Amino acid sequence: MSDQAVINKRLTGLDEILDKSAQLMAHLGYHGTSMRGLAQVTGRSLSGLYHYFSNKEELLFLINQRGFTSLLAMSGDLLQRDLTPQERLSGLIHNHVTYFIDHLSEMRIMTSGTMEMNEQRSQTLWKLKQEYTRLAQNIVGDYMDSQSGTNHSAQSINRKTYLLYGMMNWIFGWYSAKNHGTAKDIAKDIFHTFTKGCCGTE
Amino acid sequence: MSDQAVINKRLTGLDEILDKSAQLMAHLGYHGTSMRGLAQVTGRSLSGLYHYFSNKEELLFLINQRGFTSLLAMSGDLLQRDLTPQERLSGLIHNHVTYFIDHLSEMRIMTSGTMEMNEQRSQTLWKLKQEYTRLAQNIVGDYMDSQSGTNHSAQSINRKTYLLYGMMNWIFGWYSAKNHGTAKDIAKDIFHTFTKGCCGTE
DNA sequence: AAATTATCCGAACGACCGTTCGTTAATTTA
DNA sequence: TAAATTAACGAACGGTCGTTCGGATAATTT
Repeated sequence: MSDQAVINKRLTGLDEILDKSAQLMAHLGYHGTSMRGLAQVTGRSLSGLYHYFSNKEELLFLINQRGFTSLLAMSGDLLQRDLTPQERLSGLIHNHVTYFIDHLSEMRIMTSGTMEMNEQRSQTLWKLKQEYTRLAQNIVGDYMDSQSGTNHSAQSINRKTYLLYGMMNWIFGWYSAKNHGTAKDIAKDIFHTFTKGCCGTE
Repeated sequence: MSDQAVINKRLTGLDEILDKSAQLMAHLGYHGTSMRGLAQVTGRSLSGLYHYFSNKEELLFLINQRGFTSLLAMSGDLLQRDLTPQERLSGLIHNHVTYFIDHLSEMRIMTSGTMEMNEQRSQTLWKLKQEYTRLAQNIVGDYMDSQSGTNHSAQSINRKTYLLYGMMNWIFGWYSAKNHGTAKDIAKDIFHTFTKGCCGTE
């Protein structure tokens, strides 16, 4: 693939379909999006779509799988690298927020709850989500323990991790690039609020 | 209505329909929920439903309107009452989280983003949401100013308010009464995290 | 007891749904 | 170039969708 194609995000084949489908589905919801609508926005015929996936449910699965895999690829090595707990937490938040803002539609679908699905598919996604959650819980737990010297309970760490998830994943409810700055700005704000509170000092 | 009816939540008519519809819609999504499914879960015939609302879209509107009106009724007087900024913030969080956990299905629908709707209806909901958001922004802003002595920018206050929203509204993604305690516990945790950070001291 | 109103229903309508089928065009491989 | 594989298509299928309509039953008022 040429560099030009990469730069312009002129994706082809399945990747292009997943991207454009995610945009429409983020707007209309999974059930509200018809195969005919997907055919239109992808510039293909209705039946032509079925060359790339076997049915609508698999399309939803592929969007989710691609997204969670990418998220994990960004942050999966944070625990291995030689970083302080604070740098790890900051890195996790930065990676997540950056990916979120660069893939708003996709993330909207990924965070819109569990959809009824083929057993094997939902298990695959469940494992990906769990792997990512465990990573976050480890990073949050290490940070909290390193800050206070004592060990926090698993339940406490999990709850705090969910609160962090909330701050990050609620972005789609309000974010607009024009009014709220770059991903880096948001990530800084979330890191600061999560570690020091809404008006904590540096 | 008898006390017994109130205690048992044995609602009748429209209220019962809105409750049971919200439960099904929270599970399947708006478009994924059929009028026939709603008829079944409400114990009515398909055509009998149309006695209570004129179409499916109005049902969605009524669920949202009832929810946001209730939310506002809980916290609308926090600014008038003689409270400290801290008590106001704590009260807002407690009210929101309590209502959220007591009406998980309804809140799931209310927070699932803007749905295409009749102009007047969407404007009515938009005003309710804005009124509630403004209340939260005022409470958060007053608290922040009172803590640091200085005045924070509107943009900074708004961003922090959205982060607080995120922590509260993400509850449906993980909360279960068995594992995560009462609404009061969650509210305390959110208040503490938002004001002091994830391992801030009292 | 009659009249009026509020609830509720079965049956049907046209529109749209996801999916399949047989076939053709384009591209790659031999 | 010929064969094989990939990509794309129009047309059609059975089913489900939201909604409507005329009429039945129950509740309330007169």
